[in-house]
Amino acid sequence: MKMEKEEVRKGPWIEQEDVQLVFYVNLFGDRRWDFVAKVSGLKRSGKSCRLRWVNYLHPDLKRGKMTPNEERLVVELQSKWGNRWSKIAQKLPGRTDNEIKNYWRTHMRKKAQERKKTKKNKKVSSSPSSSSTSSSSSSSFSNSSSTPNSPRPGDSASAPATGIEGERSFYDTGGVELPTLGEKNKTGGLEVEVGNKVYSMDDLWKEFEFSENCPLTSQTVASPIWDYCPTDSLWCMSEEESKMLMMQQQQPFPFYNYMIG
DNA sequence: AACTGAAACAACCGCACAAAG
DNA sequence: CCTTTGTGCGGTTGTTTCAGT
Repeated sequence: MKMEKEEVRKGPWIEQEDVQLVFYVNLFGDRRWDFVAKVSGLKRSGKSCRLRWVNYLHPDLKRGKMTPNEERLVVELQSKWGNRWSKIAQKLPGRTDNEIKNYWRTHMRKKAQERKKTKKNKKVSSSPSSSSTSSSSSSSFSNSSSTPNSPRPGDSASAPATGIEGERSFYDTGGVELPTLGEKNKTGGLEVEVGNKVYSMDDLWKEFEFSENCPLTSQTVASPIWDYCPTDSLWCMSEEESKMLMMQQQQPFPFYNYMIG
């Protein structure tokens, strides 16, 4: 698929983009990123959309500081597996590989500094007891060079985002799964194929109303954007409400244009 | 109160792999 | 088969926030 040479937005996401992305991910699922990017009218690459979703907008994300327990796990698993962040992230529900990676970086820095300090101290006085604060993680410290970045063996093992065979990835919202989503219906009709069923857009809108089954409402929602979405999340609104909201956007969701246009 | 350095967070980039055509 | 395309991963960099002086 040749990407049209439209200018691609980069840099920080604005709130409206987030809302838009969440909207479309819940509509089409979190698989076809290129499609989602296009259909949503966001001037972002599919890649960028995925990243934003996975690292920031996903409803299952935990936010806030790592707990000591998590910290310990990260250190432990890192020493076991090296920098296989996505694999490590699988063991830390609600945490992303990016988050863990970032944590590790600062953790390493800290450690390096502590080491320097203790070396100096040892030189000065042989008394031990460097009262390192976060020493919980201490001994198992290993930097990436000491834990060779084990090459990704065909990486089916580390096709982690999809998880271990059969398992659904943590990142997988289970959004409407569209294995054979027929992109824009060739006939121009408003139909979408889901599995071996064909849904009309009306159906999709109904699907959209599924507030009861809405997996999102029952979850603790952590991402800021979910706070933004009035009382109930966008996808749990009635059809009318959601349409209204779209109208309010300075830039109406181009989805209609795409599907209809 | 202003400044500075460190830590935390967010995003991009390049590469590798798998699936589809 | 080969090429193209989409996706995921790890590394890296840029930005924001926080704490200490």
